[in-house]
Amino acid sequence: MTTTKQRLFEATLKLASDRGLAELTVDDIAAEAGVAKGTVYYNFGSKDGLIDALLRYGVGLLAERLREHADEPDPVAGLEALVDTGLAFIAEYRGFSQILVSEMWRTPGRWHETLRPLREEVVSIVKDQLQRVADVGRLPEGVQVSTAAAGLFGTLLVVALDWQVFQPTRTRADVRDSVLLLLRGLAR
Amino acid sequence: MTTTKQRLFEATLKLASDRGLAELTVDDIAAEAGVAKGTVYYNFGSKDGLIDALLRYGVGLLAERLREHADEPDPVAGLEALVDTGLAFIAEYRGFSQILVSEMWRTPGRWHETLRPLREEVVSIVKDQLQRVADVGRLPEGVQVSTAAAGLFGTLLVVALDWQVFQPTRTRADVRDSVLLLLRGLAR
Amino acid sequence: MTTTKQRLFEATLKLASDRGLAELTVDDIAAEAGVAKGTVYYNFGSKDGLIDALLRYGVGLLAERLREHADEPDPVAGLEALVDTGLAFIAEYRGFSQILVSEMWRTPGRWHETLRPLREEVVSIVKDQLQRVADVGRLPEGVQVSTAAAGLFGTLLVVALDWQVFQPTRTRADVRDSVLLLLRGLAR
Amino acid sequence: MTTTKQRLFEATLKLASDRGLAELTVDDIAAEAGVAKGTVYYNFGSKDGLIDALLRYGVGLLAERLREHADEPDPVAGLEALVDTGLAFIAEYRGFSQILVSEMWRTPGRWHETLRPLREEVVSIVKDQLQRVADVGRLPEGVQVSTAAAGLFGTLLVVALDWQVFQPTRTRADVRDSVLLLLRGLAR
DNA sequence: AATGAATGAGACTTCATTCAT
DNA sequence: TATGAATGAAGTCTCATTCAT
Repeated sequence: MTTTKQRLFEATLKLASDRGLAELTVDDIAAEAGVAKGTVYYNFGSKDGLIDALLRYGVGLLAERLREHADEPDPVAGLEALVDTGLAFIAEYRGFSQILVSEMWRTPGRWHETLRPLREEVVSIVKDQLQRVADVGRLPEGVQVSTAAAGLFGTLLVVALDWQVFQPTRTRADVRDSVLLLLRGLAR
Repeated sequence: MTTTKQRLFEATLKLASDRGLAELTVDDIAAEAGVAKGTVYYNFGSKDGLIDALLRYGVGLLAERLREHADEPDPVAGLEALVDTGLAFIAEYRGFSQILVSEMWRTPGRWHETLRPLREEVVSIVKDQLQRVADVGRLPEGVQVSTAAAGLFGTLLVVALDWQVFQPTRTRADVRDSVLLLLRGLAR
Repeated sequence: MTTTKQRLFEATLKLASDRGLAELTVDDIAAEAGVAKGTVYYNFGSKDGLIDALLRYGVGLLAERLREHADEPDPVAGLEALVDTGLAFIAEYRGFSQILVSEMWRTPGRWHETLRPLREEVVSIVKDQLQRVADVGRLPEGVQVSTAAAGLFGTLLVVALDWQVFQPTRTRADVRDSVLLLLRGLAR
Repeated sequence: MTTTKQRLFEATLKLASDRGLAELTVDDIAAEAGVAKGTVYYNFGSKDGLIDALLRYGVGLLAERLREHADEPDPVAGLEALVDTGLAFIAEYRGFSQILVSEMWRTPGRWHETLRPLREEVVSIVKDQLQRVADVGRLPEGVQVSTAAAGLFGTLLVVALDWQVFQPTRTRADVRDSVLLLLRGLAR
């Protein structure tokens, strides 16, 4: 990862908090990064190319963090740690998370095809963790692990953003407990 | 509500299923509504004015539907009906729901100040229903009704869109049961 | 002159101080006059029709006032009174005077053909007064009365506006004396 | 001054001879200059930005020419040369001069704040020349140099345009003599 | 590896005018 | 006599992209 690409990512992330991806201009991104406009095209070929790379980079970061709890001995504790880590990531990269929420379910949005496999990657991490919980019999009858994983991912995203935007005085621990309370519906 | 404004809303809603807000052109909206482009500006002043009015209109529609279950004798059944109605609305107005998800947590986005009170309205309907559940002792200790209401609204939105976009073969009843399963964590 | 037409004239005059005729919108004029837009078209047929009528009305007013000094026994005193009256008119109807200055020499401006004969009318009044001065031998050799009349009209307009806009603390008497000082170059 | 800006100025100046500022379109200006429409916006930000810069450019050109006579040994001859140069400039850049006359006394017009200091600059050049005339005792008692300078500038503008528009058969020498005849009222 | 002036398709917006009431 | 919703031609402006340096 060159310094220039890194700076362009950071500039895009910073600006994306306030506007949609479509509203972001290459001019603004370049100015924020302190490089010339042509540099974006030199490094990424197009605006879409930059966004594409950014989405992969950001989701990769998230996946990496979520995977850190894969080897927690207690599956339920692992799930709780995963939720906590997810909340922390979203709070730290709020602009990126807003992008995800904006673009994830937009179809046939410009970046939908990029996001589809990235979503798969993250959902599958959540799914693995849920499967471990199921394996020790802590999931009620009738819960489909894959369905629950998808739902948990979306809920995590949305609850975390709601916390940041509309309930900023709540603590992360408090929000985490709310989600876990929901989860107890699954994990008894 | 004049016929012309109504028609423009419906045209925008229809087109919004396929594209994002930024991708919609006033030309297309006017053509779809069967009026001249100037008519949009006569009625709403600007494209943003149209979107603003549309958000109020659409959320009003959703709120109206959700309120229909307020007098259900059994609070838990009322909550379940509310969830089902919410899913149906989102499936019917997918484009609009995508807009909601895109803009709701964008701050200081262009429509954030419009959406803030609209969100309050919907969340408060959910909250009232949850409160009735709490009043009959069907909510566990430690669940804050207002927090749970906000979370449930976001989750509903996101789970419904995920269903439409990534799991289109699932039935609505199936999705409803998934959400209710989650809810049982709250409503025992 | 009906009340409605009068009100539309006054509204146009008021708004024309700040903007050019081309920048004035029929919407704004109607709103300022407190009538509906269609009323402008009912009364004047078009925007150009309104402006046309306004120009004729305003120049008619000016001509009427300037003519009041035609029978002053002393030609030089009559000329001085004419200058004074002209200054007073321009100060009173500044917006209209700004229109005159803006459009008079714009060619092939939209209202040029309307203004040409109106200018003739005013210049000829000035010319008559100058001719009476010439008849008593108070004009130097070589001064062409018609040329001097045209020049005096323009100068009057411009000096008066300059007074109003850039030197508002000067008194009208002071400005009149300045112009008369110039005139003494002609009228010895 | 880049070549592109220069060409846009010249194109605008050329087109301004035939129409007013409001009638000029960016499309036409770009076409006349042989550049793409976007180039106007790249260089000046907006149509108003172009006009603003053009006013500064044009008045700078006028000021430069008027200053050329500052070192004429004979003050009265210098004043006459200044008048002659002014007439020549206005005849050459008629469209620009029409703009000046249209906007100079419009308050609070869009370009009034731009024109105010530009007018100061030109008036002060005239004033310096008049002062030199006064210093050699060729101005009558009671003539305020600064007032006379402002008046002379306006008169020059208006008489020159009147010549171009309504008396095109007169020669420049003839018009110059008319103005000088007026001036003799001041310069005896 | 980077630049930034230039481009032009395509968007948003204005506004004089019409016409059914 | 007056209204005002609707129109659409014509304008202003944006912005992803290119390319010579």
